[in-house]
Amino acid sequence: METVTTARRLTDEEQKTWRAFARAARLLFAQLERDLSRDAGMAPGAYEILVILAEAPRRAMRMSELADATLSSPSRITHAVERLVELGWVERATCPSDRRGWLAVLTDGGHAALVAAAPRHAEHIRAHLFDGLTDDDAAELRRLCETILARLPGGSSPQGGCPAP
Amino acid sequence: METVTTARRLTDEEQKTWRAFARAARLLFAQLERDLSRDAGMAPGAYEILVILAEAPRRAMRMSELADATLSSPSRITHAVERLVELGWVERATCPSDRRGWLAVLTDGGHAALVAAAPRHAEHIRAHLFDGLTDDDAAELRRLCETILARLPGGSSPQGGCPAP
DNA sequence: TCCTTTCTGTTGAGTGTTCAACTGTTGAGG
DNA sequence: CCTCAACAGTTGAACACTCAACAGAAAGGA
Repeated sequence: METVTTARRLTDEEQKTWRAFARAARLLFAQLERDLSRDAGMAPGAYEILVILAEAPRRAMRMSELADATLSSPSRITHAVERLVELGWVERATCPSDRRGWLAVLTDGGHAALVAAAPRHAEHIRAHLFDGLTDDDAAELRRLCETILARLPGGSSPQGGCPAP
Repeated sequence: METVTTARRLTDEEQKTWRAFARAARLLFAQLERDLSRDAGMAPGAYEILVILAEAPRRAMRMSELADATLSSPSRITHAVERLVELGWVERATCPSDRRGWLAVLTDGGHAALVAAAPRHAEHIRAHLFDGLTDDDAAELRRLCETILARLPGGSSPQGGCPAP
């Protein structure tokens, strides 16, 4: 079992690239979560769910779609939506076409909370990410991230799902 | 309070760039954590701590240094090291120069676990990240991430700390 | 020396996520 | 129809992280 014939360690360059990527992403996420918590009192992950619901057709989405869109497990979505329901930001509705399913629906209050939080959040993303990059840098970053996504399981863009019935 | 005079929403381009970056990073981290859990039975975050200890001078590091290096809170490090101690991968030692401090020391067993896990982990990073990028892409990715890091609080590289006394 | 402030790290409660087991529903095959 | 595998979602316990409160040690005066 110790045949390491094909074991390719990372080169120094790769090592540094990987660590810079991991560190930048984690610091950026942590900073934005702190900002959201401080400015809007939002628990981690809540903002993302609200955004996705706000962009959905009738501000409604099935639990499983929501799980896919937020890259999280069904269980996490169940618990997270439960907390949002308690805040009055989301309601639940039965799914008309499938009695197994449930819809999470953004309430007016939830929409208001999102609208209130969005401008500062955008400012923070600018301040921490885009203000340090030229337009060409940002375009290049997008290209690289989409290249990475293309090879990752589950990396296709959210709307690349089932064809309409 | 609704004076939105300076509120700059993200452009569509920025929106897509940010989402691609966030999605790529989160998918990549999640995938690598799953790989580590499956291949080496390691809890999330354990690998990182072992690597940092292995690279430290006498395989030892103070709790606060470890917290800084792993971008985590003192509390998290206390709990995480406690778990590693229970696994026999880390030992604790008193700090000779400061009686408040504690050292976390990588054991031989911990080093062996790291060495056993490292090749596959490297393969996974290659498979999920570098195999889809050209050398120029990787260099560009590194440059962009280091640019982002430079503007982020705490973004300086780990060894950029206090001058030796 | 004594007092105060700051630093280092721990503790435990509260919160969020994961994992495996579970309920009820659907849809395909016989 | 009936059966049964796959699906959609929930549940609760185990686990991990966060946050505020805390204890001990160091550092800097008065």
